[in-house]
Amino acid sequence: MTTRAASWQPLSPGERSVAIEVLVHGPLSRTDIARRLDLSAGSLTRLTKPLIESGLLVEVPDGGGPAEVRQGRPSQPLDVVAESRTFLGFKVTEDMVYGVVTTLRSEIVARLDRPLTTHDPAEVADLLAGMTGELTARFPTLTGIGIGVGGLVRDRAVVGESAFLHWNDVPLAELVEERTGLPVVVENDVAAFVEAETWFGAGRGLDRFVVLTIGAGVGYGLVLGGRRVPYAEEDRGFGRHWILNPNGPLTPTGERGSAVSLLTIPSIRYQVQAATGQDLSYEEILAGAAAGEPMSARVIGEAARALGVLVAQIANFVLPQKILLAGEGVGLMDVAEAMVEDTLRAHRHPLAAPLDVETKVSDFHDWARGAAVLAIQVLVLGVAEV
Amino acid sequence: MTTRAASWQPLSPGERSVAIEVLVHGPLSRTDIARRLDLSAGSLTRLTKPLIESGLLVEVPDGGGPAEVRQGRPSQPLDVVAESRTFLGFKVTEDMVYGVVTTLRSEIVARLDRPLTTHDPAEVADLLAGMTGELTARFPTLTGIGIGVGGLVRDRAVVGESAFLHWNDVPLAELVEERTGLPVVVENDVAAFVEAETWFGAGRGLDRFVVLTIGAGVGYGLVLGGRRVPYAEEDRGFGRHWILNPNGPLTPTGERGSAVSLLTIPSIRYQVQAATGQDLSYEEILAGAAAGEPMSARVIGEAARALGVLVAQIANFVLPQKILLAGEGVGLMDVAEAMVEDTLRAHRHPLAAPLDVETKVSDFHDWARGAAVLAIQVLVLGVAEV
DNA sequence: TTGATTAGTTCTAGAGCGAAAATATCTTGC
DNA sequence: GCAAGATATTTTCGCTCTAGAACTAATCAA
Repeated sequence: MTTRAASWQPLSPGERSVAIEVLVHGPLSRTDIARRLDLSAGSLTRLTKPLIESGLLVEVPDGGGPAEVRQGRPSQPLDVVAESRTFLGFKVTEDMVYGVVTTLRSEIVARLDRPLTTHDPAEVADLLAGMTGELTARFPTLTGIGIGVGGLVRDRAVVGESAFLHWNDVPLAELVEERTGLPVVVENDVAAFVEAETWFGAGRGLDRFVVLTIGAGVGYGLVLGGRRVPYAEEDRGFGRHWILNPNGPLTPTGERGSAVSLLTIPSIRYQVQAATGQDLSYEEILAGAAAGEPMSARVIGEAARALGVLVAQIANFVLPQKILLAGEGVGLMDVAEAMVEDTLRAHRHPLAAPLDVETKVSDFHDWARGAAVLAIQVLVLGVAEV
Repeated sequence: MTTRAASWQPLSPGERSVAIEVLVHGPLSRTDIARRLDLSAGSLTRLTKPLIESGLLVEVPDGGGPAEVRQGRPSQPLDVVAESRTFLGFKVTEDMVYGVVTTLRSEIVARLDRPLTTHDPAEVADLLAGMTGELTARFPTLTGIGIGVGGLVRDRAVVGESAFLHWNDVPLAELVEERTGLPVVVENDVAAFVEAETWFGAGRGLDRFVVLTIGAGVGYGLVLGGRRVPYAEEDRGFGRHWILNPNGPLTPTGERGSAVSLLTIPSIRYQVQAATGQDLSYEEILAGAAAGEPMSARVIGEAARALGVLVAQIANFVLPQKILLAGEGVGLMDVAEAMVEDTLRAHRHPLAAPLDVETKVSDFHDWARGAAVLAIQVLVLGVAEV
């Protein structure tokens, strides 16, 4: 563990759960919190007092809205001072570093991107420290840094293996801490994104929740009991062996008819190019499919059916309360949502609970935001590693 | 809740977890329990004392085995007196009632079966009470009854819907309690089987565990965080919409190429009969496949590949530590295990954690045992409904 | 203004825990 | 046989967290 001590004094388990509840579920009165956490009113007074004294929580005037008129003493909502601290999240790709500054509640307040021209660990750390420096000037409340990297990350500090950076056991957290003096948390990018959605996004408050990302590759995140489940093949080409249609297309990466071959942006572009000779962008292909261009429509239709099968399989086995489809490749849903849903319905039991599927087109800044959330979890609240 | 008060005095949460730990994981010393439950040695003295006084636990002489010679004061294993109480489990099918008597540790000590000639609720309850009467004579320590029924069960007491019995909202627990004077727990048969395997069988001590049963139908049980996840389509034809091979066979029940069409015993027999005209038993078909009889080999081969696909999908999404294949239809594995495993391997990432698949041919008495385990959970330990 | 209603605080007793010291019972080495 | 060391369990103590009751606070309704 390279990351340094928490920025706030260590919280007791009770205090931590109260802090998380307020952070994640917005302003809440003590009574609300007591009900949610199944605690007595007296305990809430006790637990909130130190949190208010430390400045993490404040009493806020009743949320402006059309205050529903009720009898009795009005409740006194508590909230985190979202702007009191800011966090920096980085997403490192092969040729770019994307950075965001977020509040305590993970709202993005600034963005900063830089090309990445070298993969030398020290120089990458230099670049990240430089970007941090620029932002410190504008955001003096910067409290911690989260870094998301595609690849295997150990102890939230060391990049054990990253194919595109050609790194092995690079202590990235340490390198950046040395240069910035700020505590740093490093995590696999998909894992960070999933954590962010679990805490602040689509998976808020859910017990069983699945994140499926489609973009350059396929990413999968499983949240059970409110906690992400780590797995061995994480970010090492998940979905490559994942046959959705045995008669599907053969592409340079992924087995025939696999999720990678059918759904990822490179594979879709490859299929269209192989058939038509034209090197079209993903957006052009989607537009073509929408306009009825036969080849694009065929490829996109096949992808939509595959996605329906995939979501159905997840729904049938994991029984999640919600599935989030994210990434750059879910633009598919705008064009072919009906086809996805038809396929999904055909592959599920009619009596099965209706499935909540949320689609969210996300870009690299959303991935960077995920990394910032990791920093919030670890540095502010002292949430331990899974 | 119709089931009556616990047979032992109510246990505190701490006591309950100790009792379950010993019940499930055999004789354990106080130190072992402390380590497993992450408690101090002092707490163990405190928690075990009332359990020993109440007679639920006893100190046992060190397990006869080749006592490993170690320094220090020898540990004093604690165990439940498995034989101190017995439980009755029933599995009700369309034309038979299967009964077993088990110890506190769910070891079967007696069996009793009776044909079921009527589906009238009162007469079924009469039959169950009669069987109970016969067994009470031989087992005076009978403490509670568990009943497993295919169908939807509410509140562990009422059969909300059972297609084969043509029941709707039958308060079965109450009917049998009236006639026997013993506390009764009713549960869906698959759910009960899954609970039994989670506590005393293949899923012992696991966090993520899946049970797949193959027989007249397909059953699925998901255990997360050591608890079974209930789901809406439970026992209403799970697997019927579950397409494993789009080019697979069409059978009277189940969509084309579904788990039901490919894997269940009736569908396999149907396929062989449709192709050859011969009405062979499942065992004859398996023997034929093993002997190289082409038609049987083709059907069984297709089933084996489908099973491999199914297990792979579960493994890829649920990330379980173990999958149990059970039911009368897993004889398949004796003949075609290699084919199942080849298919499984082809559908998983090479870096994925190796999957623990256990096969257990089970009969109706195993289902009845599951119901008895429900009675143990609810009546002895006061384990609440999910 | 009074009473009803809901929110939050204070106080207290008790449950449950870990830490440390004490005790028990063994093996090992002499 | 005996002391030293190892391990298991019990005892004791103080601490933390909790619920519950009694109380105070702030609002609405009549």
